[in-house]
Formats: sequence, structure tokens, C-alpha cells
Amino acid sequence: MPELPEVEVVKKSLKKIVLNLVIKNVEIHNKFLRFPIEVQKIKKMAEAKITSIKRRSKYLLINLNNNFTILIHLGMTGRIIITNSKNQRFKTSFYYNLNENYNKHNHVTITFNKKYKLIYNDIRKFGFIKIIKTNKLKINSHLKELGPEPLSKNFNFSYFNKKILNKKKSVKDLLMDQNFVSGLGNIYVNEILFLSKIKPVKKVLNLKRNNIVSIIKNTKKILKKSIKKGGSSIKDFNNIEGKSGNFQQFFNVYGRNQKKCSDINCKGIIKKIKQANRSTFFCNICQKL
DNA sequence: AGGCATGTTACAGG
DNA sequence: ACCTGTAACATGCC
Repeated sequence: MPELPEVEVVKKSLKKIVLNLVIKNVEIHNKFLRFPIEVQKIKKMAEAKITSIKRRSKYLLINLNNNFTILIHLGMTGRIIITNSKNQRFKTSFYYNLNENYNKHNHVTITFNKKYKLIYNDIRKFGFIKIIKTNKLKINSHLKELGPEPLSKNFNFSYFNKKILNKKKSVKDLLMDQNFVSGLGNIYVNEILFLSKIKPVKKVLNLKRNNIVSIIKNTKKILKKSIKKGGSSIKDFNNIEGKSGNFQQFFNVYGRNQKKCSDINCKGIIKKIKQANRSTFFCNICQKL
């Protein structure tokens, strides 16, 4: 579920609950995530206080007052569950199919003062948790090569135009490249290219000025709108107010194979193809090469 | 049963 | 050295 808007919503939710709490205990139920958890290292975070919570791309950074940062990536199915002293879940969490079985995918439990708990749950275990020296974050291998945040001023025409020189890849592959722009994923890239009326297989060297302008504009627009709607969820996702993210109902192409183009003036049909092993959805008429 | 899934990265080959 | 594409990771759903 998590692309930039979902991680941003999780970050905002976390800030409201766990900021300034003190870690009292860390339990590892299963250390074999994308990268094995360094058990001793993470256990040493006991007694540290959370001083700030940030997001970079799809990564969450939980800064502590002991000069360390907990770096979390949610992968495809990672979610964070926060419970209070009565083990009641705050409605802050990614969760889907939270049936009686869900807690078999709880991998890490961090207990705070007030008996609040942060549980890292991840079905497919593509996510990870690492402990990094805060002053080494800039040279961390996950973060150092990342392109600009799509919502920042650094993601602008001159940056885009300069970066695509001599590139042979398709515009979809470009936008998926976290070193070009960081935080977009398969859903939002498909949606951005629909709004920009550009065929995902179009080569970047064939992009016109107005294509670039339109991609940048639509990227910012759709991400902002999704964050405002509480993110999207193919399954269930609740934000701190207990409302589900419902941005998915605004999808124009993602998951709409063979359906009519959502532009009422267009007679097109949504097609599904594969690019770089990922599904691409586009309207066969209004998205042009 | 087989294909598919919101992500990243190690590796092979050019 | 760079660039590009592919496969792999693990689990569940349809």
C-alpha cells in the first residue's frame, strides 16, 4: 500500500501519538525482514525519547534523543499499529484483513512509557527496520542517492529537463526511478501519466516541454490531493481520525483494465501492459505517444 | 493451480 | 564506469 502519500499519512499519525514518548522495551518476534534486524542494536534504544518523526521518500525516520534514528521502510505490506495501555488499537495504522490471524505477522513491538506500543506488522516482509546514527543518515545507502521530493521546489522543469538528457528509458520507468524523483510508486505514476495524457511507454527523449510541465504539475496535484484524502488503500487504511483513506476511489486507470476511460469526452478503453515487470494501465486513446 | 500484488536491490550483461 | 533489464525476496488473494 505505501507510496509517498500513505507514508506521509502514517508519519502525521505517528507524530500525534508517539512524539516525546520514551522507549521502555523492544521485542523482536521475527528478525527476518528485508534485512535482518540487528537485535542487540535495536534493544539498546531503551530509555531513548522520540524527538521528531520525519519522512524522506517512502522512508520513515524516527529520531531519538540518543543520536540514533530508527529508519523504517514499509515495503509492500508493512504497517504500523499503535496500541494504548489497554491494547486498544489507535486508528493510525495500515491494516488490511485485520482478522484473528493478523498478529502472526507482528515482527517487532516497541513498548513506550504510558504502556503505549508500536507494532511493526508486515505480511510479505519486504519492509525493514534499521538503527542508524542520526548524523550518518546523509551517507546511508538507502537515502543518499534519492532524487528530490516530488512536492519540493527542487522537482521542477529545469531539474527534469537536465536529468533526462541522453536517457533512453520510458517516461514511466523514469518516474518510477527513485533516484530521479523519490516517493512515487506504481499506482501514482500510472495516475500521473493519465492526467498528463502521456502514454507510459513514451521515451523520455521524445517528451515535449509541455509534457514535462504537465507531469510536474500533475504529480504535485495528485500527491497533495491523496494526502488530503488520507492516502489510498487497496484494502483498508485508517488515519488518525479513524477515517479510511479513500483516495483509491479517485483512481482513473490503476486497476481499471478494460474499463471505459474516465474522461467523459473520450471513447477510449483502459489497457493493461507490463513494463519492467510491473503493470501499466493507460487509456488507448487520450494518452499519446 | 497459476498469476498477481502499493518496493527495492543484487546481479548480469552491454 | 555507467546504464538497463531481470529476477528474487515472502505471503496471501482471486
